[in-house]
Amino acid sequence: MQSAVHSQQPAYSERQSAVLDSALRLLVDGGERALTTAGVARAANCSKESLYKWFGDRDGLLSAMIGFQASKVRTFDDAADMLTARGLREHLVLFARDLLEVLAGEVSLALNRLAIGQASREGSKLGLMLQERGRRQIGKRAGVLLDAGRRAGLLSFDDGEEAYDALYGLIVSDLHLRMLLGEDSGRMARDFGHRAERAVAAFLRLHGREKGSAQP
Amino acid sequence: MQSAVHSQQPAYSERQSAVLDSALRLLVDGGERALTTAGVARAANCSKESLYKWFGDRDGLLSAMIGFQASKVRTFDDAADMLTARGLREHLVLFARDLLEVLAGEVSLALNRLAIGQASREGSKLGLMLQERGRRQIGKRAGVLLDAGRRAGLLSFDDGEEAYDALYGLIVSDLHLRMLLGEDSGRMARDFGHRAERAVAAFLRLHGREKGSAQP
DNA sequence: TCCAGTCAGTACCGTACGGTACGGTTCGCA
DNA sequence: TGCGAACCGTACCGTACGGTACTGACTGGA
Repeated sequence: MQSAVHSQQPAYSERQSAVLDSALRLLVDGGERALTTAGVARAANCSKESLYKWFGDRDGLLSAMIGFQASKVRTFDDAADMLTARGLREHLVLFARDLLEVLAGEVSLALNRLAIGQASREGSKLGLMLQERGRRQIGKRAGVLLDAGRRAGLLSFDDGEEAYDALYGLIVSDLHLRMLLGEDSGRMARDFGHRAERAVAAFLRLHGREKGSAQP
Repeated sequence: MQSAVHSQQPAYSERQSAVLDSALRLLVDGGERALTTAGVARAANCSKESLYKWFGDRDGLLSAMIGFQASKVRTFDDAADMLTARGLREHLVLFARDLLEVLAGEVSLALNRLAIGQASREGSKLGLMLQERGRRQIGKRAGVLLDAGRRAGLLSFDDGEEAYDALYGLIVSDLHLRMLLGEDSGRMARDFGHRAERAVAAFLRLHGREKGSAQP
């Protein structure tokens, strides 16, 4: 538990990244029970002693895995130079699909399960970390999108946070939790396109100012 | 794993219910790691042998805990004899507050964490069970409410499932996940009233037919 | 009064995991 | 060539847990 939470730069060497990759693979395949120090060492062809030298602790390894994965799925801030209602709608749908696909990713699901399992334990920090790296990051992307839409006179809302909350809820609903509980994520992934369109249409009926923006 | 999933009746004796209560308390206080067979036996003043006789297995104990808790929080089907827009709105707000408070309950959170932790393991069944007993039950209550609203000409939607999905998303958004990740549920519980009102207002703007129903 | 069933309490066993220590090997560098 | 650092592989230790077996106490019925 010596790793700083505010470590902004990855600071992981090539070898350590490979180890973290192996660890993530192991976690995805077998859940937390399969993520033993001996198992990670064996899968990554390294020694347990090196694991403890690099990450200090098992919790340090878990934190490193979250930080590592978050640094890999960096959300790109897509262009905010659109002005038409159609452009905004398309960007929102794209955001919705990206969000759903990120949440349905097997690594994301495994890490969320891991953090939730550790949440009861005191000093979890993993949950906060996952939220800071995950939700806050992707929420920032949505924030600039919504703000740009409002500046362009296409959206109307008072509190950006509340508007994003509604957008997120319409897109995801309880789907994330159902996937975390074990429902087949691949089966419902085929519906993501339709779901994204539907959620964005509803959101625009709530906060859109353009009259024709609600109907496709 | 011999307990039938479709066990409709509780079928737990007084003594066993007390044991399950102790186990739930233990789970809430210390998380899954505290839920050892020896710990349950000690907390409930019973022997481990009795535990294995009654529940067969540790998984059997977990399943019994979920079933037991679900049987305790039976959702009441509130009256569907309202016709006015105001009545529907009030019932929806009541439903939203109940939903939020159930989800924020410490026992609910602990059981969800438990089921999610077991979800990676094959043959979890706990996640499916939790969903069947939880979401499906409370979803039924919302279903009759929405159908009654539509029959009264107050709501307009094609697919009841989609409408409920939107309602659920607007109410909960990612709040459930954040609580599962360890965010202080007590602190955000003070906002449930406001949140319920806001979500229902948005839902009525989406699916309400009465012109004045959107604004409080 | 005896008997059978139930249950609490406890001791026990096998296993698995986190963490540490040690020998042997490779690699960079002077 | 010699040296030291990093590291792999493995053996080891203490602990904790799931599950089983055994003993003694209590209870209700014949």
